[in-house]
Amino acid sequence: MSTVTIKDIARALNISTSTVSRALRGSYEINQETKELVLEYAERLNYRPNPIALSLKENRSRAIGVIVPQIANYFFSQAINGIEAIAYNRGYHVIIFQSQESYEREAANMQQAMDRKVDGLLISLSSETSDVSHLRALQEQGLPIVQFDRVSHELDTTRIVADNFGGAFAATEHLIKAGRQRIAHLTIPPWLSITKERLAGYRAALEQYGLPYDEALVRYGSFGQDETGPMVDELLALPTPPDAFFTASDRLALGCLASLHQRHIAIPDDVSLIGFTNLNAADLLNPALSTVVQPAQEIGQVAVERLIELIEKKQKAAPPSTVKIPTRLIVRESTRSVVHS
Amino acid sequence: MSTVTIKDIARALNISTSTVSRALRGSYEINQETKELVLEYAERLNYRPNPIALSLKENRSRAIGVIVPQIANYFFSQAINGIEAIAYNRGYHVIIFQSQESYEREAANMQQAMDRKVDGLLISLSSETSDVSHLRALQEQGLPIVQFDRVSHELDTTRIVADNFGGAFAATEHLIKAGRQRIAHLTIPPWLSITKERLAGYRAALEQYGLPYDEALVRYGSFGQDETGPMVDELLALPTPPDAFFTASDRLALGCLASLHQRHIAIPDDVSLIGFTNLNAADLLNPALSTVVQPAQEIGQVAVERLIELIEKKQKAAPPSTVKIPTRLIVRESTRSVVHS
DNA sequence: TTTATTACCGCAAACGTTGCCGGGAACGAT
DNA sequence: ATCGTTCCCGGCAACGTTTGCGGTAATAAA
Repeated sequence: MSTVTIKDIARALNISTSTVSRALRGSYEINQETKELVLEYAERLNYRPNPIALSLKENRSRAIGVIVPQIANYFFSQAINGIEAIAYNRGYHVIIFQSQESYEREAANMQQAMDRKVDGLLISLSSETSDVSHLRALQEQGLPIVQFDRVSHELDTTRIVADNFGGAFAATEHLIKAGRQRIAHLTIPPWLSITKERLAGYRAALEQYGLPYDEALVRYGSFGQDETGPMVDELLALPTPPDAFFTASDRLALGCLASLHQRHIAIPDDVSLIGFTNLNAADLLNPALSTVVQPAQEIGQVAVERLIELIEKKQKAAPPSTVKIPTRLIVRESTRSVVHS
Repeated sequence: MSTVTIKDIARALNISTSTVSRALRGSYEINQETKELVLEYAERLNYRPNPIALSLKENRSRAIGVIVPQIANYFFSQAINGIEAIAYNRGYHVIIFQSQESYEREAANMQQAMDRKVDGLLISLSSETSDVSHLRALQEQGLPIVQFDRVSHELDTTRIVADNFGGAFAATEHLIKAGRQRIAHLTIPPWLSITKERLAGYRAALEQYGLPYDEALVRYGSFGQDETGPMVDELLALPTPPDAFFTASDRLALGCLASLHQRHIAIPDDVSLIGFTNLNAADLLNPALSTVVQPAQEIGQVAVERLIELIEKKQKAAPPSTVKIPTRLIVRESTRSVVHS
């Protein structure tokens, strides 16, 4: 009802809509007096330009779409905070989509985003996504895209990721230095970029310290229900069971911790545990959990900065590149070194 | 570029846009053959109606706005999941706004939501918000609004909340039955509805069991940085310090736990601790944390259902009412009863 | 054969905004 | 007196879609 339009102002002031429009954006070809008249009246009626009309006309929305697997995840919600902070400063609105780790929903989200005419897209792939042709299609249509965290290398975009290799290397090295020899790696679907990088870091550390790489110690989970129980059981049933667990996600770390508790395995006495997580309560767990933390907020910030750069200098923006943000190793009780008697 | 419009179809098929429009929505006054022709062609070109044009024309968006203090919070992100699940089924898009616990940002969010012509608003108030006149203004302009979780009783809308009184009563009662006598209550800003209700539940339980209510045992925090340290110190310095802590939020529970750890206070031996939280790792904390859990997802679902009802049956919808969703008490190690020698 | 009915379809306006084009008034220069 | 400028403003189209109204042709009823 009460939304006041440019027409209302024009009618009330007995001038044309074009004049009002120009006055509002301070065009030089409008009389100073008229401008002030319009500005004042618009202010008084609390006029707000209709962004929908604008979008329709200009075929853009001053909004960027963010597609993440889920927001009920500390990493992603932190990343979104980083994104929003920057985006709002630069005059962009942020529209959040959750793929819920489903390829189908992800594709639908992208369609939605396109329908809503987002000016650019920030995406972290769902765990189901291995085919990125739909993304490539959008990109070829000229939509600026930046990938972050879970990225695909089959898509030539700017990518912002944590230093997964370095983080995994540091975690593994830390375990080795604490005297562990059989380090299990519980990780996420193998086709994800972050999985490969973390696995590579893990292997590199083993190699550097002369430990063998044993495929039997590496287990891949999904993001679905808790599957850590069986995984832990299998690992413990090995001829020479692991003396340390290095997990690649929040959920796996918590699941692993719970499973070990249930089986009355003492941490860090029997086995050591370290996660690649963004849990904000890691130091309050039982035992306090050593982790490799990723600077989620910073990743979001850098990603959106690059995206906006892409949107605004469309033609001559910096070429796609991959930015690695350093991770940080935090050592806590769960990886305390134990004197073997 | 490639977005295909109704005009393109019309031109290609040599018919008018009106015919295409009507064919697409299956109007009875279009020849069956023509319909099929249009449908098939539209399908082939992957035609998608432009929601922006629709919004402009119909002055609505088939979107509902959700304003929450922050999404980096398990309760709210779960609630949003509940909201989205229902909303999408009913053909509504969800736009998420974060007030970041700031009154100003909340107001800006509301303005944004209005500008974007949301069909309805779901809101959980920021902790800074005590004046709701801006919300009332929107409501009086005919915007359907449903409040959830942190609600104001100065605004006559449907409200969906957890049974805060019951939950707090149960938690307090549980502590008392476990032998605690001096129960401190660390809570959030006093003007929030949930604060009052929880405090009331706490008092009611004390009263029922004949324990005195001591104001010195009740401390109010904000949602800002961790202030639990000083609060805990003050409480412990009391002539007769508390033997139990009942906290009203995730953050307070964790902060309290950390503070107690730092001060080498044993839980539950020295003091007992129970939270009103939605932490998904509560059972993995040290010690496992007893909590009153709120069914966040269900709250979101019920809220959005009511909102959609309001949107669609605008005139004769059910009158505003307050719906209480039951909470659940989960007893864990942190409130184990200790035999006093 | 005329009239009424039916089945189909196109025109144009509208939603709010911007930008191109054009045009009138006032003024200075020739 | 004519021309060129400058300053200010309005008309109109367009973005994609829906919808009321009108219109044509064919068919059925009289």
